[in-house]
Amino acid sequence: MLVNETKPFRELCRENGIAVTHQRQVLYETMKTMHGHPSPEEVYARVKKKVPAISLATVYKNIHIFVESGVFREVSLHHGSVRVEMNGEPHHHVVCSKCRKITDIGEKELGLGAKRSRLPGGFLVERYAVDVIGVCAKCQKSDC
Amino acid sequence: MLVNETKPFRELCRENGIAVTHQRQVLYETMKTMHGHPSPEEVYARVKKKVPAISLATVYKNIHIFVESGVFREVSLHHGSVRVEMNGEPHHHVVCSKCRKITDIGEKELGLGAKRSRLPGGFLVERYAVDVIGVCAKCQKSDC
DNA sequence: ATACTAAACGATAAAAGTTATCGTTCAATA
DNA sequence: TATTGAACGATAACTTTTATCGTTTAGTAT
Repeated sequence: MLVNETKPFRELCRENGIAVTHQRQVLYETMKTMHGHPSPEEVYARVKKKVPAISLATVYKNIHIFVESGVFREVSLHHGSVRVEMNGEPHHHVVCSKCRKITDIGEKELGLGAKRSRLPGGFLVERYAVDVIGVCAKCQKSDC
Repeated sequence: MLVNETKPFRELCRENGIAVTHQRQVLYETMKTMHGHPSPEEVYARVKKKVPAISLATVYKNIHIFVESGVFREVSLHHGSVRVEMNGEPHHHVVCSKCRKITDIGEKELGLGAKRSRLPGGFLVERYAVDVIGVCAKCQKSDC
């Protein structure tokens, strides 16, 4: 679940058992005004205008807390490091949101619907890459 | 060494205008035996068994060359750094394989087919995250 | 309101991943 | 076989992220 726009910040914090600090609140409100997929550095630069003494570490720590709390979502659950695909067959990925394990699922096995070859704006489609995100059997058991 | 074994790789190199070096060939053949989504470090560890003097830099450089040549594919075209999603609406991503720009596309606008709530193996699906990969209008023009 | 404690903070060192530099070696070609 | 640009190895540098640690602050219990 993503941000409930109407929910006050204090409530969000109480629900997630985190303290309402000045830095955290300004960070949250700053992030809500941003668009796209900003990096921690970009968020840091923006929030520094309002709280000049804030530390980059605080930005990182709070972004993680927000993501863990479900206040914000990560753009991608894939590895941060460069990874190469060894499976030559057309396939997609199954990603566990708990343990972050990524496994392959065949294009056919996934059975996705119709695809487009063009998108509005003149984007020429080469392929679709689907992540099926959820909880793997192991993590359902171990409640990790 | 046998001529037959080296022939396909030699062809691959000639097609892409790169030299057939011992390191490159062993790297390629090692990678072809691997599964999943190995990191450069993992590839390095494996190839070192056959060419102990190989450098990690060589592994990185050649992985890039292989990816550029289309010999191998990157698992994800997303940012290497942590990114947070500012769009609260259900949406997917349109990714240009040339300039790597990532833009949002609404769930509805993408119009994807039926989704599953369970996968074989007991995986519990939360959501689908789709990357529509291709070439953006700008890169089609500028031939970048 | 005050004191106490755990959480959060800022500064910064360290770690992890990747890229750049540079002198040496080697593959392609002529 | 000689030449030359590409590729190599070693390693420094850089980027991104995490860990450490002393200080400050929010939540709460008095």
